[in-house]
Amino acid sequence: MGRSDNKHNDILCAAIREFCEKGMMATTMESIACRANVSKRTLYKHYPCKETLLDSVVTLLLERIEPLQKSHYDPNRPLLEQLRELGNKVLALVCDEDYLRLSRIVIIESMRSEREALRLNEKFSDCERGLHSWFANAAKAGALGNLSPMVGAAMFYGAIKEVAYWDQAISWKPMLGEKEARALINETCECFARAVAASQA
Amino acid sequence: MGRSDNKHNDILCAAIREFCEKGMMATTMESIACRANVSKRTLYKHYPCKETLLDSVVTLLLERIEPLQKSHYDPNRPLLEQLRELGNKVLALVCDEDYLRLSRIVIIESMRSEREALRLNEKFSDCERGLHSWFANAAKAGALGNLSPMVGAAMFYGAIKEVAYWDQAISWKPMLGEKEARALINETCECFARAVAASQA
DNA sequence: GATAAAGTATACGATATCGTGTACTTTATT
DNA sequence: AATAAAGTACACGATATCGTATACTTTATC
Repeated sequence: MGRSDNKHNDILCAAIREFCEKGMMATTMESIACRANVSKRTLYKHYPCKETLLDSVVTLLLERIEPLQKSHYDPNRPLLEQLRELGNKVLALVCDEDYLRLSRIVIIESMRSEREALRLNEKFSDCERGLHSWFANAAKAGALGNLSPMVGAAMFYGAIKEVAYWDQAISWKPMLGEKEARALINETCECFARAVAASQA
Repeated sequence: MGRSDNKHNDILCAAIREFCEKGMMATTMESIACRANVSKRTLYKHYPCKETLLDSVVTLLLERIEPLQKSHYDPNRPLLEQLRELGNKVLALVCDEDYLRLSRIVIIESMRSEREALRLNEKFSDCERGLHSWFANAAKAGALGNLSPMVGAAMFYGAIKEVAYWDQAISWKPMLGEKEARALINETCECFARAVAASQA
């Protein structure tokens, strides 16, 4: 690993920290360079502008979260058990400090401009794609009764995110405690399973 | 209505449009003044800074949305009927162009800084308070079975917002069509009602 | 230890925006 | 028509940030 690679890495780390702490627009190229112990000129040699740097940061942080994406519906396991697993996965994703910080940046940029939304959200929504496919497959296997996978997923994710994510991301409430989190997942899963069972009867 | 009041009104209208079109930070005092056909000096006489102006804009726009806040649980009417009504109310709120634009601004500012979140979100979350109280009262009356009002509200709102709001606010998807909207409300309400009924049996 | 690649320090020019100061003009009121 | 309040035009000074140019220094490699 040459000197250049080292600097490059330092820059990325500094950029992550700066972006997460101050958000995209409040972060200056100068402050990133400073934090990375790198001259501004070097920074600009590695990244021609802030946008490019943000893209790299988003990509990098998404990799950390990637393991959470995979979820496969298994017709041979009880629904409630799988729901619990899924719920815990969503919760883990959404309660991850990295995810919270990163998603704030992405959401702000996406809401600010449609162009940015297209560029960033594409990568970002991959996070949820795996989780959505579980519902699609469960529905295909007839495990959701007459409930459509779209509404099913919306109710399930929506509930968890409403309590465990948006309140933190927007209102800066403290992260859900262990006990509250468990209660949320339990109740959501049970309620959901009951609704499905009732629609199948 | 004196000349001053007229100008004041022009400023507010211009500020609403500018903020909604460009968001808080991309909007300059100059552009607001220009759009209001007012000199910058006059603008500063009415509002000492951008933040103050934003507060007024938020307050003003919230008043338009206020009617949507009131929802009262009625123990003598069927649950499903009330749920439908509630769902349509949420949908109407969330599909309102003013609400979409305003909420974008508020959310961006809230996510950007905890201080702003405290200042703005307080006013803003009133929107949902009335809707939340419905669930609290329904639960108190025993109409939700063993489902907690918090999780109930989260599932119900969460589902609708997930599909009818966040996709628009973040990913700039088109507003839900008449037909899709009706399907969403129907399915959500029925699913919810089934879950409640099953838990009461 | 010479050479080239990479990095640094520093100072630019170009913008953009903020909020204010000043002297002049319009409007309403008596 | 005189007076005062409100508004205007315009030009500041103060910052802040961008991205680049230039001349010097460090580091790796032969």
